[in-house]
Amino acid sequence: MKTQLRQAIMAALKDCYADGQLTSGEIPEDILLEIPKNPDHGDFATNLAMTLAKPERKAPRQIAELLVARLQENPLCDKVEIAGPGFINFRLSASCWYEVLDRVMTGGKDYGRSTVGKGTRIQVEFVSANPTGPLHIGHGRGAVVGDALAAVLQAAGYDVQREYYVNDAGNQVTTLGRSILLRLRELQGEQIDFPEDGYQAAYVTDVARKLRQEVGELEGVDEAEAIELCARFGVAEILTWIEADLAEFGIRFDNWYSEKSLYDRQMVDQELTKLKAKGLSFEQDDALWLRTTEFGDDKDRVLIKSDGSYTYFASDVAYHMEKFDRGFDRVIDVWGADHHGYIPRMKAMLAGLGHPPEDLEVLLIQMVNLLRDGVPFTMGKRSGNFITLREVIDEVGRDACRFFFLIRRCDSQLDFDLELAKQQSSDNPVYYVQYAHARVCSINRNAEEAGVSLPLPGEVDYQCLALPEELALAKLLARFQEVIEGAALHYEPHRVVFYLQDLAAQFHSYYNRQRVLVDDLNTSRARLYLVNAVRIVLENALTLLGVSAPEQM
RNA sequence: GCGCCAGUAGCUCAGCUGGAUAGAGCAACGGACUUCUAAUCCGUAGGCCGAGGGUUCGAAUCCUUCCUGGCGCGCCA
Repeated sequence: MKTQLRQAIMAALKDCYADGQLTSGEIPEDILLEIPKNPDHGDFATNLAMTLAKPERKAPRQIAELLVARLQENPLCDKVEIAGPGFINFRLSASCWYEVLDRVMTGGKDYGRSTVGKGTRIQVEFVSANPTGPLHIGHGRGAVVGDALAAVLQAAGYDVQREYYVNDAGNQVTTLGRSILLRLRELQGEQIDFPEDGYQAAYVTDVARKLRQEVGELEGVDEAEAIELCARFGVAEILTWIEADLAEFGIRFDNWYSEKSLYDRQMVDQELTKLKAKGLSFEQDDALWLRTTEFGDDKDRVLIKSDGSYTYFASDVAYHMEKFDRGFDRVIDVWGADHHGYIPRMKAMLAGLGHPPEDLEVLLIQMVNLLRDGVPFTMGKRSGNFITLREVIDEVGRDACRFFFLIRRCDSQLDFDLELAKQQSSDNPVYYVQYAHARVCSINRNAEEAGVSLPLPGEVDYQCLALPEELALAKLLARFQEVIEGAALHYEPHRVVFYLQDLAAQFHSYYNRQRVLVDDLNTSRARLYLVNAVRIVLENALTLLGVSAPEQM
């Protein structure tokens, strides 16, 4: 719809140049077409005449008049007017909007999909929580945002892979192994003085118990070897929990990528060698440093510590280079906002190794403040006082939980009150949207009973859909694809949420004002067609967000 | 001290690439169920868009200084 109009405007502009009415020859790359807030200003408005005023040295309204004279004839347009300082307002003919309904009905589940992504290969890496404990609520937001973003990108025509980076190398894994081993000995009756810096939480004992059953007592095994064994067992076990929790949340990854495998394949050393060859690394104080300051970082960063072990950053260098080697055109990392200080060194590393830093996009997810009855509580994995994601899903429900995490722009903080989320279940916005869907389904059941059949595209008597609110609904449905594209281009899945709430609101309003099934059969069928188009878009949007579209509530 | 994010109605937040009279939900107040599901709808009220300066036809949006809150600033991950 918008692109058709844009083409028409472009043609009119070129005609003006061809006739010598306009002389600058200025062709804008993109003609801004926006939907005015005030419906009196028509369906679309452009500021083209104003932007041309300067190069043309003519008054905006004068330019607008030339364009309008040519556009008025266009069958697409019902009315074209000049307004205010030089806006051109377009009112499209009603038939344009009715065609939208046909597109929705014939498109079905595919309606709203777009090809703007042009098959660009893009990887979304998210969650990537350390496999040293179950997922907690803080991971939930990143999980949902990453998943919805990936879905939105797919719908917009990108070739998307969802990946989880498993940090199965490094200190935290050794700590896990030691913690499990100590709990194991405890189970065997030993008196253990459990260290402060171990993982305190009860699940460690659960893992130890399972290990004892499946592997045995580890008597006579060398200490270091025992820790390693416990660590491997623990990581594998905890990963199954994580995977199950994510599955419960409706999230599936295409790939689980092991950090340890980078070391096993010498990938880290290879990348470090490349950096050295480029003269980007140097030795100082017995450590190996990357000269990230050369690419805008505050200070240089350590790759290999003076004790010979690698930093997390070192494996991240290898990991991210390998992502591009795998053929991704663009890579998105979804991180907690507390890691933002890490971005400059990552971009610096990419620049150093010859990649445009823009190919890596880091999406920062702001903190979730977890409350219960308005009282915040702090979480620490080590203190053992944390609420798992699983508990929250069980308590609040998957749909409400996902919707809640998506309802805000991800760069603003989110207060999540468990009691409130439960209590609110009756006026939680997710139910509002789902209810709209269920209502259409209910109408469908009644229609079937009354023998009113859903028209096929082309059989609809559009004369029966002349009410302003009916036209308004069609216009809103027409915007869906654009919403998806915007959400994908800007990495903002919350846009889909706001659109859904809009659509549900307009539907509920219509439902209360007008009966769908009335005495006149043609009207009933036409309205049935309209509300089912709404239903399809509601379902498609909910599906993108991973929220169910119930037929009954 | 430096950096990142935020500051919009009483509360929680939208506001697309700078556009015309800044929006929604909750809370408050007043209405609508013999009618396809009232988990809904309709109406009223509510604003120095944190503050100052700048850019231009036009700023909540861009630049700059300052204020407030959160988070970072390790040879931790």
